[in-house]
Amino acid sequence: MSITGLFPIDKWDFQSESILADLPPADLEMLSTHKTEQVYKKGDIIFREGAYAAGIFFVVNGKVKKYKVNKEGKEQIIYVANTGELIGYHAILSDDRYPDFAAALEESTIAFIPREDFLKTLGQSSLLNNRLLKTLSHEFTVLINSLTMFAQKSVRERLAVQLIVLREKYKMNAKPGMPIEINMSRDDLASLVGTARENVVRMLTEFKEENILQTRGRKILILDINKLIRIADYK
Amino acid sequence: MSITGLFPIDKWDFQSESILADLPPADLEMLSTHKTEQVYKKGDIIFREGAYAAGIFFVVNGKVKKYKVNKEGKEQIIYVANTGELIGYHAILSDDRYPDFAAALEESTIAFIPREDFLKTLGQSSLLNNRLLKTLSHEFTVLINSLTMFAQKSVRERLAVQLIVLREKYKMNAKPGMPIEINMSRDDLASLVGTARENVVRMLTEFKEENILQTRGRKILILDINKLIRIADYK
DNA sequence: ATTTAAAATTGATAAATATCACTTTTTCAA
DNA sequence: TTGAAAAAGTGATATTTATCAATTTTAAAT
Repeated sequence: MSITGLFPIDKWDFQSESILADLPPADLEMLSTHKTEQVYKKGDIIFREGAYAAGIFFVVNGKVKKYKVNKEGKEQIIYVANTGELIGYHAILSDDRYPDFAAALEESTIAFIPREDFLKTLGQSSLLNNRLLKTLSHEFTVLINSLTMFAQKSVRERLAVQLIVLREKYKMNAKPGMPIEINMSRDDLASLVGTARENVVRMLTEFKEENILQTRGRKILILDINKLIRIADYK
Repeated sequence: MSITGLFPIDKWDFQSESILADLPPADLEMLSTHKTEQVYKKGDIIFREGAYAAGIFFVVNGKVKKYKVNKEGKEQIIYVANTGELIGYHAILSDDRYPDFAAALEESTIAFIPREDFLKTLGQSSLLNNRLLKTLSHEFTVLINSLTMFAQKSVRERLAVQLIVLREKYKMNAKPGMPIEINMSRDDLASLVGTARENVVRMLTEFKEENILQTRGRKILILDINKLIRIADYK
């Protein structure tokens, strides 16, 4: 794998590095002091861009889209957070305003940790500090890959990349031994890829004709991941 | 200014938050223990993507492009670092491989700080720790704005944005009272905007016809920054 | 100042992507 | 189970962007 090649495959199936996993019980306890849990229905907004960042959120179960909205109301999905991931911490660490929107992609259980508890724990745990530095640096790497993808790859290639990434995320939803189905609206998929819904639909039809995937209602089942990888990887 | 509006102007003229400024003398001294300085000529490569991250770099004077290179050899500039900025620290904090290339855009003086000194100082300075957390979070915000720009804005709009940003960076080069000239090859400008050189040239011609800017050789002088802001801001 | 190689520019054309108007399918609540 | 409403899909066309093949201009070295 060429060092200069855009996106070696291991950079696609990025999962946010685990920030809280295996943190000492004392740290976790301090974080949890005022923790509350809430169930968000599909489409419910968790936080809004520009809102005061009252705290951070932990995805106990479900999937969350992080996105920006432009002047015309068009969404751009930046990232899909999965079960086990922490969101909203950038705001607390920089200017106390969320830099984007977050909304549930499916019914999700989300825990809320007030900013004070997060900051207090951060002040006492050098491990949490190091985890955050590492995660943020890793996110940077992932984001510049994404950026380059948007700047240089075609819609077809970007769709291939996102399908590969989404398949990884939906693995968790699939019962063991059962096929992995991606369940996402064409609008959200288009927003993730950065194109219009119609284009996504047309390319999915192409992929179907090439026996790369099949659909069941709005659900997508990848049949030939290697073909998809080749499309994503090459011009 | 709408909260949901893409890129309020203060997010464009982003300068990396100062990481080292006003750090206690003891910290700066520890960082400088094995510091070395080197002059890079225009085009010289400072580090390569994938290379072992032996340390971090401080731009004492000059301008540095950070970029990715795809399989076909096409460059994508991610960011232009200016005098006073630190680069290469993401690698040290995550996986010890530089995530992109860095090369001098003009003759530049660059200081090198070995990774051990950086890590040692980081271990002893909670201020440096906090600065890094804040900077990384801020970079995240800037990058998701960039990402959304690439995904949703036209070449014309992106060029307008980049000219505004570059003008800020070249302010430093201009003698007080003298006009601010952007001095960048059309290829680099195209790579920054994410398009072909020919398109950049054509759009610059348009901007000239609209009295937004003028050129002197390859140098660009912005005449009407407000028009540029309007183009960058609206569809 | 002159040469010359590199960079910039221009025009024509091809390819990719967006948009619009419409039909069909799916989902979900009554 | 069925009937809207929402979402998905399709085809035609417009617009944007990329590519190719030149020519002209600029900058650097002699």
